[in-house]
Amino acid sequence: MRPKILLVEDDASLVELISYNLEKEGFDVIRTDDGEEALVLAQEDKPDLVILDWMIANLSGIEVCRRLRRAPLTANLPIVMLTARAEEADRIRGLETGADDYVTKPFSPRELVARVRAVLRRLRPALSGGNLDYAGISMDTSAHKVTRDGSTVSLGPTEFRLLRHFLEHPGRVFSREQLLDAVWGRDVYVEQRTVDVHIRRLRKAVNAADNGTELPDVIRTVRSAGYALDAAPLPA
Amino acid sequence: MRPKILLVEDDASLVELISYNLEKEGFDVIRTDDGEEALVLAQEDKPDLVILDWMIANLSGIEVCRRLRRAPLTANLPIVMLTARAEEADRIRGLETGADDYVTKPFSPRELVARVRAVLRRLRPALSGGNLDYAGISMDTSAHKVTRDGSTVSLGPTEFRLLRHFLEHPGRVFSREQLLDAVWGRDVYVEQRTVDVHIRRLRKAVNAADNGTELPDVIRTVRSAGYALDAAPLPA
DNA sequence: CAATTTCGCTACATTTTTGTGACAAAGGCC
DNA sequence: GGCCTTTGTCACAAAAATGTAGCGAAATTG
Repeated sequence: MRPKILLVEDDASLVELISYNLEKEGFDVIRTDDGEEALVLAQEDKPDLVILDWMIANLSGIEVCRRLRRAPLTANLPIVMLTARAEEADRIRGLETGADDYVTKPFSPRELVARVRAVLRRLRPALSGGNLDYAGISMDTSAHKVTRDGSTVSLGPTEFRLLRHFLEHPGRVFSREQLLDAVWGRDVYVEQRTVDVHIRRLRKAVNAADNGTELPDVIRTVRSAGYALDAAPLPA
Repeated sequence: MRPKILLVEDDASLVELISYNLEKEGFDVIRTDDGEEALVLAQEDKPDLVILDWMIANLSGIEVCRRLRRAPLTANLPIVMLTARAEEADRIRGLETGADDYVTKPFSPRELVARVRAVLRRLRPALSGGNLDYAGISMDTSAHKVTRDGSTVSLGPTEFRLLRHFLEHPGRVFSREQLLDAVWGRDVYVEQRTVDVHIRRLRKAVNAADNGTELPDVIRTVRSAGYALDAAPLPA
């Protein structure tokens, strides 16, 4: 699932630059240039991280930061501050308000992306690391490797993301639409039936053992609802 | 032996913050707030790395940097510059005077430590571990020598660093972006495809035995994700 | 059981991503 | 200065992945 980032910035060209690079790197970006709106979006859209410019309209960045920290829902939301002031005093004040990292303007897109990744890795390990195990399937996300009862499973990029999404929400049923949102991205337009094809490819890969034998299907089709990854298929 | 770091900084609270964090992370810290004294300490205490603030009393950081580079004993001493000016021009000037990396204020202690480690790893391989072994490859970091199942492997500088990075994180997949950051450095701007070319050069060198025979490829391409060094290639 | 919806599967054209050789610029060495 | 190594980039070839259409099977409905 693509991490979602709330970008609070009022310089249009910066918004453009940052969004472009973040999206290219696999993040979904929600934008606003208004402090009050940022607070609302942080509550409602549940982003995984907030990039916050120090100086924005309606509320200062630092105030937004404080309020985010006070609200229970967003108290632990990772925050990266964007600032033009490099002075030490600001750094301290910033830390006291609870930002998790800082990026000083001017910055390179790559640096920002790297910082965002670093903060997410530190605060949201589930998003970027570790192993996922379920239904005899084991996925090493950092090595990009998957095994099923020992035999290695080889997957294409999309199948990998699809399977990861299922492993992150074991047993749960997802509609094609939800899968498109989660695996393909919010603003990608593809046919819903495309999901079927990838489900088939995933099934094919996951249900085949190294020695060529067929394993029981772990993906359950829920007619007129979607698909789910199941631990134990019902005995017939 | 704990690496020794000379910290040249005149902001007392910063000295405190930095020293605390470096020592916590396994470094010994020598402090001074005076440029002239820094030169003396650099000669006499033989630190492994210098952290140098741009603006310090008695001599500017940039001048200290130049003089360190001129003295034979300290010509190759790794230097990390601390600066409040984030402008690109300053970065360039700093690099031209011979600093190996720079950190822009405000920075988080974690970031500084990470940079220090990165610079040491890049310039003082001996400090960060002796031999690395994985997947039949053996790297003597201090002698700068690599063997694959006995046969010697000859690598250019960049390929060496690339391989070392893989050996330090065996099995893990790195994106081109991550590799650029880790192997080339944070502030070097090269095309991402350049990584491909160096991967190819590395493959060529590592997969060729002394007698001219081809060995199995140890570098795994992970489509749309990056590359990894793998122990066990595909069983045919 | 017939009508209708939903799904599995295959084939295929397109797009994306990676491999590879060549080349010129930069830097080190003598 | 010449000579050699290393480096980054490009252009093109090769390979892999992707999205869609289409057809028939299976489930659902009534």
